[in-house]
Amino acid sequence: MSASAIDSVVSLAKRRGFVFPSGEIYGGTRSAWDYGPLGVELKENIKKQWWRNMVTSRDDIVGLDSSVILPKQVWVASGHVGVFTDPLTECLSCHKRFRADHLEEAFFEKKGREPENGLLDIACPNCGTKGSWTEPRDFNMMLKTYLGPVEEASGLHYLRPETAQGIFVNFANVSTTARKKPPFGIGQIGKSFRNEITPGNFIFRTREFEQMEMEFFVKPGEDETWHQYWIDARTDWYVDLGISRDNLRLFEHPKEKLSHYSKRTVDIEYRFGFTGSEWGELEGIANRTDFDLKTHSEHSGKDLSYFDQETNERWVPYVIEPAAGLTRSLMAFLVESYTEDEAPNTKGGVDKRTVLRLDPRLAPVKAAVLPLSRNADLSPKARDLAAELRKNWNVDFDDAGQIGKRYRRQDEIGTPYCITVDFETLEDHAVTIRERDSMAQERIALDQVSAYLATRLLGC
RNA sequence: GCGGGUGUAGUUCAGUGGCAGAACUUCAGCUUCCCAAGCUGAUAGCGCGAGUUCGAUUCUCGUCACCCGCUCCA
Repeated sequence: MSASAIDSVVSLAKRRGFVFPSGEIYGGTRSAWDYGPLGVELKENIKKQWWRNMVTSRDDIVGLDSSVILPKQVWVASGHVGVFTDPLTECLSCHKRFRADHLEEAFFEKKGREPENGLLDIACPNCGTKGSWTEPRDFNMMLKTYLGPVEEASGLHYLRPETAQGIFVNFANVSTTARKKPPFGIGQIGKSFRNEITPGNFIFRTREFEQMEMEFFVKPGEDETWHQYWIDARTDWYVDLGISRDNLRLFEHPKEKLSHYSKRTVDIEYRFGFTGSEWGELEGIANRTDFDLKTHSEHSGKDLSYFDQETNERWVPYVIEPAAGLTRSLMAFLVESYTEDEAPNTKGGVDKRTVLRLDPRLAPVKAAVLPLSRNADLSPKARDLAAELRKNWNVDFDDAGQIGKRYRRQDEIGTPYCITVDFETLEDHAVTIRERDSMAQERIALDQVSAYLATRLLGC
């Protein structure tokens, strides 16, 4: 997997309508991307698979859709207002950036006294230039907005930097109404916002992004077992949907770098093939301990502990959190499935064939109906078939250009099946179904097409 | 945000201080057409703004976006 593989995928994404730069006709907005007709299908399919796997197929997990905007107090309690706000300063000489408070702490530890003139007394740890700093500026990772008719402090709200807090503040609501007790989980898919200093790598890091998160509440002491369970389960999910195990690896966060809420975090990384480090995080699986429920109990005054009827004990559940980046996995599925084959053509030569070998469950288009010619009333027949199949699946119809070209168009977007209506169809009432990866063809009776696809598109 | 690089059609690339070119794509038509690159035709571009100039896609400045680094993490 080279950097050019990503380039090819980016180019394909633009050319075929998966992803566009946001607001492109006005020059675009940094790090914002729009999902086109095929992109939105792929994205929805990933969500659907996640939701099935994590929520509806399990009796110990329920779903939630909480608000993007939450009261400021939530973010004070969660620690995000404090932890996500950094006073940053920049060395005017070498342009390295540092946290002003860290510089002052380091000075104190070294000299045993406060710097009298603040930053003026401090030399740049990188280049040694003394007192050459920009004015420290507060940099908060959270996006602010003001609710109400007037922009005033009382209307200050933050857009969520993670969907998790919406789950924690609803913990009591959900567990009583859904009548769930630990171990159980709450899953949620939704947008989050972070004012990243450096977004980039296509859709890998963006300021507006979509998460698929699940908070799994367990009895303290059982947390480590469940943590391992979810690390394995989540890895298997990617493999099941077509990611090669060789392109996945686990990354254990060093203890000293853990988030303020975490006891242990393990990332699932994918070999994207970025220049520099070729691995990138898809999902983080954190043991958040009882930090969140405790802090929300303290700040809100509402008891969020659980009373265990069996043992007559009251405890605050520990939380295991698999938090996945939806658009990151979308990019991973694209990179993983992108292949260039060589295929013989009718002229006796060899052509390049671009194929997205997406799992059918993820493919934006499940089948394409292609009349061999526009003549001879093939198109009406084909349109009827397409209309019938659309009751169950997203089906494309294409009668423009030569048949081989249309196959290639579908290969390029990962359509698993092409159904060709030809001149014989008018007599034998059968069509040719051509499979994407093998290019094998089968003759199937018209009234059997739906059943044929149904057995092959299970779970789509 | 800072430093470096880049910016010409949907894509990949030419080119010029004086009317902007190609290939592929897309669209329409032709071709009983089962694995693209046959035929005819059409659509479509100098990222944006200002300056210099008789005239700027070209030179200068600014700005925006993308890529690489610092960073961060889903």
